[in-house]
Amino acid sequence: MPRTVDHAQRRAQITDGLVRVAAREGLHAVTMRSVAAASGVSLRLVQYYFDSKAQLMRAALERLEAQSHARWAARLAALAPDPSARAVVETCLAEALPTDEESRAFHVVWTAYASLAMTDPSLAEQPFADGPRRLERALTGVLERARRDDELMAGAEPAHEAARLLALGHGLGTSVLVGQRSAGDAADVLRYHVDRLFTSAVRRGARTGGTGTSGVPASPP
Amino acid sequence: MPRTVDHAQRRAQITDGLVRVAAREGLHAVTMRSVAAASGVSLRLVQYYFDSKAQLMRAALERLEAQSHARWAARLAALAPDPSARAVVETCLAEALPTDEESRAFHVVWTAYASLAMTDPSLAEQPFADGPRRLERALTGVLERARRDDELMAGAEPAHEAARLLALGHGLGTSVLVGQRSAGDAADVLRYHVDRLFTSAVRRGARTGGTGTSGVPASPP
DNA sequence: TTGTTCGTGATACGTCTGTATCATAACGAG
DNA sequence: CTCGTTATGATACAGACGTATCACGAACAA
Repeated sequence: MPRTVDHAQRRAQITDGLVRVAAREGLHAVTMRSVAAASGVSLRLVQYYFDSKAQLMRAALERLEAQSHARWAARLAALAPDPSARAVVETCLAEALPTDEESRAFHVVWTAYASLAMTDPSLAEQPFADGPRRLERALTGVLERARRDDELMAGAEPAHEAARLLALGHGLGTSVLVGQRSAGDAADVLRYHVDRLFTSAVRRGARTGGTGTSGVPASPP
Repeated sequence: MPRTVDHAQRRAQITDGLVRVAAREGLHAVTMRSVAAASGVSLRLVQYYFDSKAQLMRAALERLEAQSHARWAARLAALAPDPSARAVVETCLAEALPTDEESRAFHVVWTAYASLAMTDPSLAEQPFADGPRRLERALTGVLERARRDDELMAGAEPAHEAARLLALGHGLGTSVLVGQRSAGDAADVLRYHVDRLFTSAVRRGARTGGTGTSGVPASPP
């Protein structure tokens, strides 16, 4: 074989260019040429690594999902061993808010893809329906254990609470993206919500019981 | 003047065509030609009533907003005179969920516009930031009066609760749009939330006190 | 009736898009 | 060294897009 270049890296370089274009000018400004320019390669190269624009778009979405999952897993891993349910919940929701510019870029592009998926079922039923469903199930598990440990407010139902948390996180994130409120204000509302979900006892550093497994899947979809 | 046609009606006919196209194939499929075909007129007519595509897009967004406000006002007007705060809140949130096909179409297109607005500030800061802000203020007013009447759970802060309600409504609506959950499930979560916001007394048909004004603005933005 | 303006149609133009084609440089196997 | 596969560049092509232009019918004012 002749000189070999790391294909995966090249593909990542190009999809990252796509994300930059989409974050700055919107997903409608993503063309084979604009992506090539943004990633510093020629149009031909984009064609070489992605047979069609549809493939390129799908690859970029998959990369976004993988990156998001990586950030999320890293935050969970940075937690103290055997973390409290409240810590896990807050960690899961911390990624939902666009706090810095990089996070904002991610959410802008992700939202644009979600909007696309609403009229194009072929494009990613998995990331937008399956992904959140799995996350919601995982959160439900965490909350069920929290309830057994008496960390939850009376009358809280884990499944409904998980749905509420995720929907609230998404809704607040969107409100920040459109400029309705600041990320700080959104974080306040989120804290207000979590304060009313858990018993007001001081945050304990570790749970008192449990199976040892965190209940949150560690591998990407 | 020669034979006169109702310009406003023609413009409405065309923007409605745009919304149909956008709801079925996405906002990226909206072209001067596709809109013309969907509204049963010639390309030239679309150009005649809208000088540019940007104007057409803005007009369609304004019509969407006006229609949404009309539906919302109609629901409020259909309520019993001097309605309970809970009834007002539930009415405001009922529109947030895409329950039927028409509502789904509206939300799909609205979301696509919101996604556009994130990278194109010129397009509508008002509908996406100002509008929700005003709605949130109005809801806050309703909740403040409800608190005075002891209809709210202990410790509820009207401003935070209003933000929570709106964010939750939007988040749940989006989860329905992407197929993550059914509209019925979303309504269950919403009811779960409202049940925990108001005191669990049976819903009263009318408030006991108040100024007489509903606290909700009656005219469009 | 005549004329001027509004409303409508058909069609053309330049640009940008996704994709395809031709050509060639780099590099390892034989 | 030579050859064939891999990687990259320059350019071409057909279609769709937004917009502009030319042309004609329809209706009221004079």
